[in-house]
Amino acid sequence: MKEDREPTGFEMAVYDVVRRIPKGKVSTYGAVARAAGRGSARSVGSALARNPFAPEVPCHRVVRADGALGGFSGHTEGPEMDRKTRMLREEGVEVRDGAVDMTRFGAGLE
DNA sequence: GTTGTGACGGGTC
DNA sequence: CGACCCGCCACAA
Repeated sequence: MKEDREPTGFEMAVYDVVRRIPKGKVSTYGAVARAAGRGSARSVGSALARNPFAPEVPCHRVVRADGALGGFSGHTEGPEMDRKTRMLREEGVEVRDGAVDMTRFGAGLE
């Protein structure tokens, strides 16, 4: 188990970017990292894995560059992932075999 | 300061 | 198209 801790400046920057992802669209870890102005896809993933602002921060709208969902609530597989998929569909995002069509649902964070 | 880890990404084979 | 490898950057010990 990872010990709880206060969010760092970098993590807050990531949450701020993710928070403004429009409903019905998704973004990628790499795009968020660029939008935050620093860090990388790995860093963003680590930050969201500790996301203490759910559901205020829609971490479920952040997926991998290849369209795969990535993870949710600290899990990369299991029932938590099903929940993430359902949430996306709820917002109008088409999820096909655990992946999203980035060419149609990719947010304009690029 | 060094080492290991991770919800990643892109390139090569 | 899958397996493999390397680079990436922030964080904890």
